[in-house]
Amino acid sequence: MHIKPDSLFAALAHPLRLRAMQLLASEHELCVCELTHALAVAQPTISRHLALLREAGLVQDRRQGLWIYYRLNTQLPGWAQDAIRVVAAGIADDEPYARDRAELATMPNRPGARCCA
Amino acid sequence: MHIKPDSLFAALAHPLRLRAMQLLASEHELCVCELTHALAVAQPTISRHLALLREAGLVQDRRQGLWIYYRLNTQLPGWAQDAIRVVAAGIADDEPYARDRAELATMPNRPGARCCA
DNA sequence: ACGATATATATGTTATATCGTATATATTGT
DNA sequence: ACAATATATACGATATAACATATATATCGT
Repeated sequence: MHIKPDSLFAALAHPLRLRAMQLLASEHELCVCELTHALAVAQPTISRHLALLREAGLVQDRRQGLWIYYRLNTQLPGWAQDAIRVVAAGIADDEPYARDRAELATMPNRPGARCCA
Repeated sequence: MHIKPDSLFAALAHPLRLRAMQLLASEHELCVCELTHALAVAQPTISRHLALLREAGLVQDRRQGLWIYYRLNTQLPGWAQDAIRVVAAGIADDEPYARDRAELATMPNRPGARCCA
């Protein structure tokens, strides 16, 4: 898995994409509707940004029934994963990232794939 | 020193700016003419990108006579410095970053401020 | 086959970033 | 004060990214 560093940074440079990455870093796997709820954006908006993250190689997706689950791409080079983790840990308690996690926790009827991951 | 993470990433998202940051991570202090030589770009080009890095808070500058020296901003939050270092170490031997360091080493008449830093 | 749900993509528009070139500013030596 | 050097900024043109909205695709249950 090869990724150009400036492409990695470009993918992380958008506020909404960074918020999505922070949620994925804390939750390991989320479907689009969960991200839509937690980030309070229109579905096509998050879908387009997730597609960009996928094409940049930052996330992987898998379909399960109607839902498509996204997670951080485990095949990224070590330095890229380390950078993402370092930043995630460093800003986790800042806004809006902490609030996004709280919003996610309030979501009713989350599709539960977490039990068998 | 506060910096928005997405602003940090936006600053690093440009190939030329990332190359400049890599050089600064390896050399600690460089003047504009050294960066111009090592990166083989026009002077206004690198100057404009350095201004952007400065305004984003990633680098500091100081004037010494005719020369203006740039270095990584030591007042960045820890997670930001860590992320920069992690990436720098991870890609240091890749191209074009390794070649940029080699080009810098070939530059004649480098203004020597390094002796008293 | 049909309707419902979840997600993805296409389209037209607008804002932002970048570029090449020209010019301005600052400092030093004479 | 003037010339020379190093660096910064301004300007106009072009490319790229983002947005809102509309529409398409995929899967499941009946």
